[in-house]
Parts: sequence; C-alpha cells; structure tokens
Amino acid sequence: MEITAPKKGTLKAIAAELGLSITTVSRALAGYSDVAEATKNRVRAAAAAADYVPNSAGKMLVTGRSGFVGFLLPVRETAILDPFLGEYITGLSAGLAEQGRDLFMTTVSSSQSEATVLKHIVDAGRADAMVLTRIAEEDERVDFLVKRGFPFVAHGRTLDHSDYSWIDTDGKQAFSDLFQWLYQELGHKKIGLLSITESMTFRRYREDGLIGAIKDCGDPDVTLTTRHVPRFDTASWGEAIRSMLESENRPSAIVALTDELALSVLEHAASLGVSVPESLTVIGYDNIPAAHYSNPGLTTFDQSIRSTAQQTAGLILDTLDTPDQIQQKLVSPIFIRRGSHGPAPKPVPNSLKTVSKTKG
Amino acid sequence: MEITAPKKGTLKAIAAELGLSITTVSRALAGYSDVAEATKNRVRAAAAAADYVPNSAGKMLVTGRSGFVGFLLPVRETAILDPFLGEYITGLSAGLAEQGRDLFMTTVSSSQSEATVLKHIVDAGRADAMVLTRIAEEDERVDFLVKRGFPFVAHGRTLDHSDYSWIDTDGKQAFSDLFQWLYQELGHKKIGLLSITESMTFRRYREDGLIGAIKDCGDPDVTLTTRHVPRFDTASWGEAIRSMLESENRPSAIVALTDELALSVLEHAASLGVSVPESLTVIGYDNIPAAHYSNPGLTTFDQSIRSTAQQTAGLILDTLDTPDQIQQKLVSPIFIRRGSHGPAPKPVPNSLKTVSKTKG
DNA sequence: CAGCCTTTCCAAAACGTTTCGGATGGACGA
DNA sequence: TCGTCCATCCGAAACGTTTTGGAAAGGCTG
Repeated sequence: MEITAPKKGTLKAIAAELGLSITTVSRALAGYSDVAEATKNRVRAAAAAADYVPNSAGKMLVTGRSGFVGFLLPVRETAILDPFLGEYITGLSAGLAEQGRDLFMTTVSSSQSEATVLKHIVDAGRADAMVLTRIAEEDERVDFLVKRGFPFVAHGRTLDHSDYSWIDTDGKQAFSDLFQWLYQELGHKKIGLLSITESMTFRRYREDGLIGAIKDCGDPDVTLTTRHVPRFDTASWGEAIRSMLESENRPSAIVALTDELALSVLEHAASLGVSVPESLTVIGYDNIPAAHYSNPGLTTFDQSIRSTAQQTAGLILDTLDTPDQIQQKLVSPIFIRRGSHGPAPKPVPNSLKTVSKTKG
Repeated sequence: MEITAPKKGTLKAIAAELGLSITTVSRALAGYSDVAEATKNRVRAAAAAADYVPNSAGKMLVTGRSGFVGFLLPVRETAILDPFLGEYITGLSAGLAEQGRDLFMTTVSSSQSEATVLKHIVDAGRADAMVLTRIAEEDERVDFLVKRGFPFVAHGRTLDHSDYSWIDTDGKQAFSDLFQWLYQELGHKKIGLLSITESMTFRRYREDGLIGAIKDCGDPDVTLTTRHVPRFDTASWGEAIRSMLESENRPSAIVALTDELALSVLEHAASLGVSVPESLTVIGYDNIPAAHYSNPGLTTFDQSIRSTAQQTAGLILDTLDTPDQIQQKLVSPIFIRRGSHGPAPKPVPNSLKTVSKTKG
C-alpha cells in the first residue's frame, strides 16, 4: 500500500500513476500545445483506462460555469405537453449535447410563480444560460433576465425585442405571402381568420401579416371575418367555428393561427357538410403530426422545429462566448401543400385580376 | 477603499462585513448551536440584505452532492408527452423543491441510447439520485443503477424487484377487486380484456389480478376474451376493439389496461350502436382528464399521480439519507365510479350466486 | 484562587479543477 | 564557451464551501 492513494478517478490519481503533475495531466487532456505529444498520449490512455470523467463541481468552481442550460417546462396542472414542445426539447437537448452542455429542465409547481423559479436558477447558479419559450407580447421573464444581465435566448420575442437574443419564425411574412397566394392564385376574396385571445406576439405578427397584405392588395371586395378563441380551451372553439361556417357570408378560405384550430375547423366543416377543399379552403400553421393524417391532409406551414431548436443551441453558445453581442434570427417557415386548399368556389365573373396564374 | 473587497455574495464578503470568520458565518446560517443567538441574527440579517445564495459549486465540491435529482424524459421523436407524465413531473418537482433539491430532466435524442445518457449523468455527477419511470419487466436502466450502486427510485417495478427502492400502484389487487365487483355486484360473466403488447410490468400485474380473480371465483361460466394491441399505435386499436364488439360472443364488460384504450372502446361502441352502459360495461385505468369528459363518463381507477409523485420525492430523501435501506411502497388506486358501468345485460336465469348484494 | 466546564468563536484543511508564472534542460547560434 | 530560445513540465494559487479540532474567555465549583 502507498502512503495514501489518491481517490480514484481524479486528476490527482492519474498524475500519481503516471508520475506527472496534476497541471500536466489537466493540460494534456485539454489539448494544450505545451505538453509533448507522447505525454498527451500516455495521459489520454490512462484517463480512458480509468474511465476518467472530470468532476463537474471542481470544474464549475474554477470556471464559474455549470455546463447547464436551463429550460422552464410550461406544464400547468394537468395540461398536456404539446407535440411542438416535445420535439423542440429533443432538438435542443441534442444540440446542447454536441457542445458538452446539459439541458436542465424544471417545471413550476402551482405554489410557485415562474418568476420565482427563474430567480432561483439564476441566483443559485444552476445554469449558465436560459432558453425561454412561449413568449408573450410583454414578458416578465424576459425583463428579469435582461435586467440581471443573465445570458438567455428566447424562442419567440416580445413586442419590444431589440435588446436580447432571440430566434423566431417569420409569421408575418408567412401570412402575408399566404394571402397573396390565396388571392392571386386561388381567387379567394372572403377570408376568415381564426385566432386566439391570448396576447402572444406570434399572434400579432401573423394577424398583422394577413391584414397588412389585404390592405396592400387594394381590392375593396376582399373581406376579412375574424374570431378569437381561448388557445387551450378546446371546448369553446366549436361555437366560434360554427358561427363562421354557418354565416350567410361564409368565408371561402379560413386561415387558422395554429394547426389545432385548423383541424377543429376541418372537423366542424365535415359535420356541417361543408366539403373541403371544394367549397372551403383551410390553412393551418405548425405542421403538427396530426396535420398529416387529417382528411383531407392539412395545408399548413412547417416551422422545422428540430432545426430551430438546433439553432437555438448555437445561439446559446454564441451568447456565452460573446455576452454583449446579441443575436437575432428570423427563420422562414416552409409552406406545405396538402389537400385542404383549392380555388375559390365562385370565381368572380369578370374581375380585375392582376396576375392570373393557374396552378399546374 | 479596502485592500481588496471580497467578491460580493460570498461567505467571505459577509464575514468581512460583520468582522466574523467564514466558519462562523457558515455555521450561523446552517443553524449550528455553537454560535450565539445574537450572532446568528446578525448573520441572517446580513445574508438577507446581501441576497446571499450559497454557491452550489462550492457546496457541491465539499459535500459531494449536487442537489439535483435526475429524470429521463421519455420523449421520442414527435411523441407526445402524455398527461400522466406532465402531472407526475409537476408533483415530483414540487416535492423535491420542498427539500431544497432541483429536478434535472433530460431527454435522450435519437442518436443516443437511454443507457448512454444515464451513464453520463452518473459519471459526471450531474445528479445525486435518479427517478426512473415506465419500467419494463426487465429494465437495463435498473440493472445499471443497481450495479453501480447509484441511488434511485423507480416508479413502477421490474419483475424481480427485491433489491432497489420503488413505488408502484397495486394494479393486481385493483383488477382482482374489479372482477369481484363486476361478477358479484353486477353479474358480469363475459369479460373482455383489452391489453397492450409491450411487456411492461404493470400490464402483467393487472392481467394477473384479473385472471387470478376469475380462477378463484370458480365459476365455469365465466369467460375471458383478451386482445393485445401496441400501446402507442392508436391507429391499430380499432380492429381489435371491433373484433371484440362484433364477436357473436361479445363481452358484457370490457376491462381496458389504460384509459386511452377504454376511451377508444367507448368511441367504437358508439359508432357500432352498442349502448354503454346498458349493453356494455367499460372500465379504464389511470383517470386521465379526458375520462371525466367522455360520454358516458368513464369508470376507472385513479392513481392519484400527484400524491404518488410527492411520495417519490420522500423516497428519494430516504434513499440518500440511508443508502443501504431500500424502501418499497405499494399504493392502492381509488376506484372512480362514473357512468360507463352497469349490471350485466342478460341476468343468468338461475345461477349459483354466492353473495348477491344489490347496489343502492 | 485553582481547576474545570461552557459558551462562543476561529484557523486551516479539504474537495477537484484550471491557470498563471515560472523552472528546467537541451539545442542552437555567435 | 556563453547566452538565448524553445519545448516541456510543474508549484502554487484560486474558486466557495463545510468541517475538524482546537482556542479564548468567562463562569462556576470546591
């Protein structure tokens, strides 16, 4: 027996075994150039043999970094975690893993506020950075982190989003393009918008995109009928949808803010005998899995969540490396044409179309 | 200016401010008896004023504990996180927060195996203990943690579950009691069992409970029809359910392994014109929120997930305090009577009933 | 008043890592 | 031969906490 063998699995143990100093072992593993190639190899071999994994506390103490990125799971009571989040988390986790970081998720229980949990994470140094999602037009979490100067990336943005890093899909452009397509290519003039009551920023951008495009086209015959429903209160959607479908001035195309809403429109249309796409066009947003299996398949926008999540991980890296440099990314969703769209049922007799391309 | 003011928000800073030693400040905050009450108060006040939060890395380094409890989120690709998990996580998180611990969740991306992620967490000391869920009859995660001697609590159990801590609901007893009630109180003799193909332990226990009770009752007229379907492949359920419902020897009571399955039975029964509960009794298990809103309301077992999750947090505490003492808890689910059950449609003319209590 | 016990406090070590500022030895140029 | 430079290595400090093993001071007992 030696005097005292150092505890297994530490730099000290490897150093003792190899007759080197702790410094050299540390630097060899970190790949510094001031340690001989031969030595590096010896060290690497010994480390591998000993199943060496650096103690995170030791590293954290000296670097001040935990290697964790924090995420607040928006699970409330019995609420379901939607497919969007599931995929996003998976992508984010994978992206961070590539950087050697871990994703640290927490829920907020009913007894705490989201702000309390956030404060705890920041104060206790549980995470080096945060990822925020489901951003509202005004968001106290964003305000808190900005004020504290704590690194974070928002997936989505607040109304005033100049002074922090975010990544978002360009819903405004998407809905603007969408209207132009509906109008010019398919001849729709009676547009229905099914939106949510909650004041989320993405709602505003999408609505603005649609409304702005309608204004810009300058056609006085174009009408817009809008209904707002509570986002997660599925039970209350029916009334709004039926009132749109049963109105004597029924829209020929209904644009829904999310796929969930669009699918609900599809269901009610079926039960009311309104055929899609012959007499009604329905467009969604998100491209959730169910959108693929509906009948007819839902025409919608794909946010490529996985890739967005990966990019978020990249932004986190940037934010940590260069904290004072903010990064903002707007990604364009991809339009997915499935079966829920078609030309407007009653083509206007002799209108003043600008360009009239017929889809091949 | 002082020589060098210690960094804000550390024990050293508070000690310097108060003219005390670091030791005393540390012990005062920890509530040791060898520091005067007056001093304790001074320290507490100063700590509060400075918004002092102990640096977790420092604490971790010396105690060897991270304060994290790990949890592997079973999110796979686009798979939805079910309501069960959402509630469980929330409860677990709340229970751990009371102990000053944090719940550290990770997903496993498609490129890694669950075992790899688990190994990483254990090796890197990311968590002090683990919570495992969705336990299979044989489970490599359980084996791994047992072999490594790493503290964990399983929610559910493997077939051989003698040497680790777990908490589970007593599905065997529940299904056994269920049959007795169906048979003795409601007069059902043609039982259908809709189960899953996956070899989960909870499946086996529930099946065993039902089958055992049927054997025990000794009535040769009792028949059991069983169908196994893939748990998450909802599309494939219909065939199995219809074959049961359309069989000329249709069961008068169908017992489903989960509420999802039971609700699907309800739907198919409705579309086939089989009235529930008049000509068919349907029983579920889990009491998911949707079970409350179905038509008729689903009679099922409630696992009181929230409370189970809280208890899991308690078990974690025990496991960390007394690592060599294993804890095993079997909790009884609560039977929830709603509208999907009724007496057997054709009462047997003149049978040999043992006890015949009629429900009031 | 001496000895002992209590109360209250503290110095120093330890945890495992990274990194700064050398130290050592040999090769090479002058 | 001496000085310079490079390649390679290492000692020691630092991060912030907990804990061990006292130490100092005062009160009490005899």
